[in-house]
Amino acid sequence: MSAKYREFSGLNLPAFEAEILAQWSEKQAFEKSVSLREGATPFVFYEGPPSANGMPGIHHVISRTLKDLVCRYKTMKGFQVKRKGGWDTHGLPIELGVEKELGITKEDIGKKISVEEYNQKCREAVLRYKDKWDDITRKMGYWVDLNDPYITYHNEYIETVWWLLSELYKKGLLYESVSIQPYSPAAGTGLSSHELNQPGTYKDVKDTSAVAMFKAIRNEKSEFLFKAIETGGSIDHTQIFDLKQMLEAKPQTSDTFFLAWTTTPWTLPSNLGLTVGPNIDYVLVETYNPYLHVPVNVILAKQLLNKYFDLTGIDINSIKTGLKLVSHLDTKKISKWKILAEFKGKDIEGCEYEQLIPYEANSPKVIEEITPGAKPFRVLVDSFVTTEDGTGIVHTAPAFGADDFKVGKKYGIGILTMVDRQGKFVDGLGEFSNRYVKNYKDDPNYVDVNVDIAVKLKKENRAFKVEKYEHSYPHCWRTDKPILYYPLDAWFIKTTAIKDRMVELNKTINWKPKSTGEGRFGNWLENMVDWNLSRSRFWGTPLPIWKSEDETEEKCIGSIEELNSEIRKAAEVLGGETNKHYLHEGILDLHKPYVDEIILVSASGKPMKRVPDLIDVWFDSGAMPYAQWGLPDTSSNQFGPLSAENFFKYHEASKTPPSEGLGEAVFPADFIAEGVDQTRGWFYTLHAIAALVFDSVAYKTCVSNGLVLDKNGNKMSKRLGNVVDPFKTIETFGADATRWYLITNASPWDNMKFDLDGIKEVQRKFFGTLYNTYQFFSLYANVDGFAFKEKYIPLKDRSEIDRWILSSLNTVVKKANEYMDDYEPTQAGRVIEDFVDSHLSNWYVRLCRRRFWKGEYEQDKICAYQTLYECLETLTRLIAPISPFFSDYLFQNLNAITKRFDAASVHHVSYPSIDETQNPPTGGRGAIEESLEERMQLAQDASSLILSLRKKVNIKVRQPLQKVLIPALNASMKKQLQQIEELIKAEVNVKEIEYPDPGNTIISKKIKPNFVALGKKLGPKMKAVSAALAQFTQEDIVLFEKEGQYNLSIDGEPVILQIAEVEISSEDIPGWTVANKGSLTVALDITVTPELEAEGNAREFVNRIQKIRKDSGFELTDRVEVRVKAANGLKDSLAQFKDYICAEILADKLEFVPEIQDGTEIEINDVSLNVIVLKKG
RNA sequence: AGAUCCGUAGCUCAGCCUGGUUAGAGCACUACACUGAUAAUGUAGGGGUCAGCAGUUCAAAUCUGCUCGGGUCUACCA
Repeated sequence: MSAKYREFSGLNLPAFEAEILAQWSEKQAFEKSVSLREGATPFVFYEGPPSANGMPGIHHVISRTLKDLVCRYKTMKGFQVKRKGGWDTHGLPIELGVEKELGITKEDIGKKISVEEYNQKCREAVLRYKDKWDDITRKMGYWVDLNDPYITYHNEYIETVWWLLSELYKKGLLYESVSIQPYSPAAGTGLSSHELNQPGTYKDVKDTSAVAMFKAIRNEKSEFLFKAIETGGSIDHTQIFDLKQMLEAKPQTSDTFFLAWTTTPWTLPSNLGLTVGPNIDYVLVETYNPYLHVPVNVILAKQLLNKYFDLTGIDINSIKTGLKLVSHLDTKKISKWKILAEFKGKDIEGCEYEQLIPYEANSPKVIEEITPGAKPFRVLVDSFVTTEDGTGIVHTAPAFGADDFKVGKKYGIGILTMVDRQGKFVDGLGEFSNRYVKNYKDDPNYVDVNVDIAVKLKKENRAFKVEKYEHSYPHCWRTDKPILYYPLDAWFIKTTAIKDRMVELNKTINWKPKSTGEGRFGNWLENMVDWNLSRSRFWGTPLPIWKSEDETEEKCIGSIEELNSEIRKAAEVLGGETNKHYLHEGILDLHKPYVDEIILVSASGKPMKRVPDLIDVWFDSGAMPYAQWGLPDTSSNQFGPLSAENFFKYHEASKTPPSEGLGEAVFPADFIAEGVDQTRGWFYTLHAIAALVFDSVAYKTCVSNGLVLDKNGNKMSKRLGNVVDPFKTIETFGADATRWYLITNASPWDNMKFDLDGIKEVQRKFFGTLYNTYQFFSLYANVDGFAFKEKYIPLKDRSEIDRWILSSLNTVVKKANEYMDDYEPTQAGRVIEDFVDSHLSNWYVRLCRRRFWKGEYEQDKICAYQTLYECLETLTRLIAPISPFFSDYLFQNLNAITKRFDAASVHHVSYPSIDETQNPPTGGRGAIEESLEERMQLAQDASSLILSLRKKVNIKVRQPLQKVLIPALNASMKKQLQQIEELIKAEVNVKEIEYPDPGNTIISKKIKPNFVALGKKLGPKMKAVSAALAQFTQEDIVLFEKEGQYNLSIDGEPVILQIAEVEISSEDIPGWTVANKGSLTVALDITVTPELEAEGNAREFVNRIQKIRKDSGFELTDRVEVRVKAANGLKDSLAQFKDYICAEILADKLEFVPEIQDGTEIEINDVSLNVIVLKKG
């Protein structure tokens, strides 16, 4: 007895997976899947490092499934795919976690706890959940090398990061500058955007807001405004409501003011500019100061007139120059005003104005000292200005706003910081000097300086409107005090210098979906600003820059070796205690506080200290393509000093043998995948560093997956308690079902609503069906001892249905390859799913069941086995990337018997491709026969229609019927139908099929236009022709078909229709029971003759006996004897089909007896009878 | 505020790029059937203003514009 295919008692995916996991680790299946491809073309994949100080979630499972399936697929396609794992270990979340755990705050660092201890705690916390991550990685079937991961806090990693920074430094792309950052005066520290996004930081507060009046200076630029005032505006007579008043109008003053609104009056002493929108409409308005009632002329955005002026009854868009109104008294808004001129923002660019609040501290002299050459107090133009609030003119204090800073820099207006780091005004600001701009000290007697400033402005005819304004403003999450935006020193990477190159390189990247790359990412690149690297933290990569105290000299370190040599040099030059702890072994840890203890020496012999900043952790992860390998050994010096050009060459050369090393084989990546939230994170930092240092893309294809939401479409969060535990999910449903669900439910880049019921469905529907099909196969294959020992039977010798399922299979193979190559696993999975369900299981297996259990083990049966086996085996390989466990399980169970592959795992074999060696008898490529697939579809449709008819008239399938009519619309359709006639007949239990020819008159026909063809030809006449066709009689249609064309008259114009321009289908066959679908029509003869009824009875009888056999527990092959006590009518039916019955039920004897003891009572078509079935022997 | 994705049956999704006249599938529900794949399967049925409005067109779920709703990222502003 030969070995048998394993059979199972039930589908238990988690149990199968546990078995496979044990096997994988025992056989080192992953390692082997890589080593087996030694020497093959590499497919480069980068693992985006997760942070292991939090638990993995279900959203990690989707992106990792995506990564895994692509890597597995590429491996099966013959590439060598190395997957080095990695961990992101620096950054604020880790610091915060440690602080929470120790119950300390940032202020305590260096006091209650030393930096050394603190960083030690961080180091310990960093991989806290590593075992959980390793566990989920294993259980979800993610093959990645966890034994040798890159870890961002390791010295070798940091060293490479330093080297990259030093390369940037050498290129002049690393510079120090001020930037405007959120700053908490109360806490005395800058805040990160992350900190600003803590819940509760944005609060609604009421602030004193002021519309300040900046007095315009008359000069060339502003001359047109003053001209307008003198002439009283260019009068538009059609708009004059009151001609008398208009003529009387004389400008009472030439004083003209730009109106600018602020919610932070304390920034006004630092004002250096006014910004307007280039295409915003502004107006010059003659009016009066509402507080002092003195005449003034003011400039503001036209759209915002109604905020200050009474516009009752006026459409703002119809306001024209010259329009004056004196109206409604009952309003808080100003009712006396007149438009003198209208212009665009860009028209007043460069206009100058008088400083609003001049003191010694902000005098032009001081400005010149701080920023030599600055030209302040001008009107600037920038697109960030809106007309949502205020006046459409933005008071610009470069020190206290990012936009202000940017535009200020563009125009060179200088910078004034009239507030110190404690949050109080500096000296030299008169009565405001040394006053806190907000109540940072919880002073109960605090007087709001903003109010005083507003009062001063009011008195001086410099305030147009002052009011309390409620808005949301960010607060420091630790002190609860309002933050302010403050200029702080920071180090930047000049990404803007190579913006165009980055945009260009981006165009070569294959983004999935395209919109992420072109839209979100492309846009981000277009609007890029320089990368602010600085962070004032403790646990992170230190910026390797040392500076002399007078800031005239600095040095950027690019390697440990360089640092150590500089350490020694400084000790020699500076002497004393300098670096004495680092002379012996050099530096052992590149973190704080050690690096900060090191003093270097400048070229001129001055001591230099490290600038205290750490770098943005995103630089860490973006440096991963290089830092994961560390700096190469350059001692051979065969390529010269280390550079971007030879970085990987050295790596390659330093490995033995060199061919196995790292060359082009590691950079750039062929493929990366992460969540779409990484677009401006990892995707960007990878791209930026690669472009800056290596002038290359970092990845050729980037797949970004969407969010995983809960089943109601809400974001998963611990707070809402709707997070899905990936461990539990996988334990309950299996990794395969979870993976399959995640991939096929929606395109990975769409947000997906995660629903456990969906996994259940996948499990039942897809895996259940596949499992059943395998069970079915193994059941009979074991009986017959099929082990694929026989020669492969060529297609031409196989039956129609075998060729059909193989053709379908190959079509699926073809599509799956195309979709996988296109990074569309969702489509691939759906195609496979559909094949398993509607083709393999519900048609092939169902129709072929008999072939497996009936008859001897000869040609046809072997064909059936070979066919089904090929389908199953191919499927296991097709689904292997998406469902790595079950596929391997089935594959191994199949292969264990047939040994068709010399491989321990499905992941070591090749992905199926079309079998070009097969030549189907009717032509086609590989095993694909399109016409065969087409006619099988016809058969399925026809059968489905006939079954629906039987259902309609309530005649069960077991009752044979005589005839079916299927009108063939043309000769080829008839031929197609004839070839599948036997199939249909068997499927629907009908004795004959007739195909009335097109010319027949039995069938009534329907005609409708072929819209695609006719629409182009007829255009507007389409409707009329459509209506005319609907009126056609049967005779008209027959005539049309005979003539091949038809003359119509539409609106008196002749229209000639060709036969190809209409679609004719059969609709009805009078006197028959008819159904149709598309162009297919079937008509069923539902007459049950006595002869047919007898046969129906016989079939019913067979069915009942089979059930008895099964209930009695007989083996499939047991022979039986049957005795029946039956009524006469039934007895005749049975006797008539005795041979048939005996053959079906494996009976050697069928006796009719008058009486039966202990028989089984059965019922056939409402007639009872009694039978006894005895096993022979 | 900007960018981007999404909105089709109770639920999950096709269809949209390339417009064509009965808008599909699965799940769920109901009824029926099948019974040597049986914790499986088939058939039928109900269920839709294709988010809304406007436009282009002989024809719009499909193309264009706007609006609304949801998500995400970035920014945070006088």
